[in-house]
Amino acid sequence: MNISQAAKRAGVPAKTIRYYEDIGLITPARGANGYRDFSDQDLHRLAFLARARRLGFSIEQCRALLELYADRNRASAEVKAVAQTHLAEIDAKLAEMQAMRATLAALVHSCAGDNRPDCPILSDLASGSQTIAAQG
Amino acid sequence: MNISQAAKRAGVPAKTIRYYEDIGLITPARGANGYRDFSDQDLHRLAFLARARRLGFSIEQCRALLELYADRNRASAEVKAVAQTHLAEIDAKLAEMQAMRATLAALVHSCAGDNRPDCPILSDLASGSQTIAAQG
DNA sequence: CATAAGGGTTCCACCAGCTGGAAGGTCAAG
DNA sequence: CTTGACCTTCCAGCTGGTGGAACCCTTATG
Repeated sequence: MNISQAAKRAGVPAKTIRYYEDIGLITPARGANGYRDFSDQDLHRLAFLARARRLGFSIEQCRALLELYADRNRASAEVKAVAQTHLAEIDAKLAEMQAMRATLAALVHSCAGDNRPDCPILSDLASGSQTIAAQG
Repeated sequence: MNISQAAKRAGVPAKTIRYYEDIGLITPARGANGYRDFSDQDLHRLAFLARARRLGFSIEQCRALLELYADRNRASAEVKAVAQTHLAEIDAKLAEMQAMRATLAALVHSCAGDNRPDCPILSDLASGSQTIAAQG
């Protein structure tokens, strides 16, 4: 199967597939003409990758997961550890973004948004919450 | 004031300050020896940038905000528009990450995490929710 | 048989937003 | 005069691709 077919089936752009091969996540066979020839197994790995990426796993985490997937003797604890690490990363980022959101929403709310120049958003950014002077 | 002092006061690494100058966000004066010489105004801009970045504004949004900040005749509506755009971006990302989190948490929950190989996480990634076969 | 469309291939550059490091100039202290 | 801590510039690399150029291969059509 050619790359564009594989791309369609796995729901991944052809460019991305080439990139994945480049970094060693997949190794499709090559035809006599040099074209990549994707097997069902290749497709399977691609789909696995696509789903893992959609869940936000990093490329290196995907690599680890693929290795565990291929290892019939893995302990599920190893897989769970990877997933839990990622979950913790997501939670940390969520907390950070929710804090951002809260501040930002308050600022947006406080701004009249008319054609006068007074703007609490700019005021906050300019002197926001912390003093810059007299620290050193 | 030298760059390391400015960095300390504004809470931004010196490298980042050089980068900000490189992309035209700040233009500190130079001493006879070629060293950057930061004025209070430069510090002010740096602190503004630091806070805006901490709120997740992109560099280009920061540039826009700095311009509005410098324009005594701006309409607060313009500022609010930038902030609202950013708020919408954050909300979109939050929704995406919360969806990820829900799926991931369910997977983690369903995995025994012992030394047996059976793992619902891998099963899900391998065949997860969508079929890869017979689409094209 | 020529040619044009629509595949495929490689490689190089670019995006955000820095960060690390090398190579070298400057400055203050002992 | 040397040491060490600054400063400077520039180049490379990080993540996870994406766009584009230049070129090869295949297939259909006149």
